[in-house]
Amino acid sequence: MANQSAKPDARSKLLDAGLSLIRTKGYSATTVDDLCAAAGVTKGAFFHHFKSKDEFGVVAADHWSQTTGARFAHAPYHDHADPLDRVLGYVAFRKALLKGGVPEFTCLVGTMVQETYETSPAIRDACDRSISGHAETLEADIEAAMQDCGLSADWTPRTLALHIQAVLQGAFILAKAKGGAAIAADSIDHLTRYLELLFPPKDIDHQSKNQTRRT
Amino acid sequence: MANQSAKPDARSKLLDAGLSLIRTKGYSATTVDDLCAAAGVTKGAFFHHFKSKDEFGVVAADHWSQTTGARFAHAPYHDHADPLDRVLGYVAFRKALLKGGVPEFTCLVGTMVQETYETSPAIRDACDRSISGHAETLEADIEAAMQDCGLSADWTPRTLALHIQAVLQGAFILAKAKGGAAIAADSIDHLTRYLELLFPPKDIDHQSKNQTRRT
DNA sequence: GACTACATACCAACCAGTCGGTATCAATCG
DNA sequence: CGATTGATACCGACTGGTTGGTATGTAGTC
Repeated sequence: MANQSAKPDARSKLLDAGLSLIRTKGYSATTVDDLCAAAGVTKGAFFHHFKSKDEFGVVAADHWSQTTGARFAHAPYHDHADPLDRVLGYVAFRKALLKGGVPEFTCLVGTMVQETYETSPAIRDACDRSISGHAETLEADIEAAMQDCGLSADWTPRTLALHIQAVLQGAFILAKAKGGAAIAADSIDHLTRYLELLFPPKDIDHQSKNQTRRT
Repeated sequence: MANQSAKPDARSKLLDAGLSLIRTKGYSATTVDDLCAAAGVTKGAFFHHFKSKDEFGVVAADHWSQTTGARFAHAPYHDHADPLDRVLGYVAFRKALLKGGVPEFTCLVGTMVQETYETSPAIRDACDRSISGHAETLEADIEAAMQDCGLSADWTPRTLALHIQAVLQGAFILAKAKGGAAIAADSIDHLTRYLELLFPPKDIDHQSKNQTRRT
């Protein structure tokens, strides 16, 4: 089932080609022939592994969740002792990922859900699982940071975690519109500033508004 | 040239149909036949007014800029005397627009640029014009609010105006993934909170340090 | 010999775009 | 005044290439 690194089979070649093609051209504009050509396989292979293009979209979204999930699970921001530093480290990590061409750092499921949310419930659900599942990995740290700061807020860790995802998705749209990552980095800076303002510095007991920035 | 309310011609019927269809199904999945059927005209009329589907996309983006621009130009948030209140009023206005079905409150150009940024530079530029032009309408108020608060920041009014657009675009993606506006409203609330934290109450000669929120 | 993993050939529907034609109106001219 | 011209707006049948999907074949493996 799981394919070892040695010989990539048609299925995983198609999925990897899909991640790249769909992020570049969108889901609808990516044809099955495009996918097969990019993967170096034939149409017979495609419909052997996926019973329709829509099912491929669902599997591609799940594949995206797995590959990106693994990347974030091993990222260094988890090493910080302080939960707030882990959250800020996550955002800094996302900013550091803004390298290369726009199709290389943008999000598959954010792109795909825009086109399919009304026409393909299965793909929409898969994209929701991907975004929401990823956001959930931040909730525990956000909650711990709230407790550390003694915050009793009228918002929940869940909405802040999803807000962080919203800023990232919106930053990707700006990057696409402007043809570069610079404006996305600016927007992520604003997000970092929000988090720093939201969680007042705790370590110094009641010292006034000293603006020491973490990293 | 400009068409009066009495008899909508094929061109404007096609553009209005495009705003609705593209927001629902995306640009690539919206066919010329779809547009003609929704507008109640024939293909001959379409290619009489637009020399290609891509040109239609460009004109549709410009049409979107005009119709939404008019709506915001006359919105009540401009009436506030305080520039920060105008900015916060803008964001509150955007939140209040989250009514009806998802295709009705989401953004045409944000959807379209995701699919076309690599394949159609003309459409991408039109979408950029729309987003950036709209963001510019906020810059003067942001700059005035910065001066009122005596802020000397390491960010510019332009990046904050675009960050606001990024949050809105990202909120739309979340709404599409989750099938409802609720999560988008939560994200806009976080944006409002950021603005309130960013601009400290300036009340020295107006009022005491009252924490009343400007709606 | 059954099963998996592909490849090849093919199809009906659909796609953007074309083309010849018609309806309407305003300006021009005898 | 009526006839002619020309420009604009629109119609709808048509086309050639493309689309997602299928039917059938085959090489390797248990």
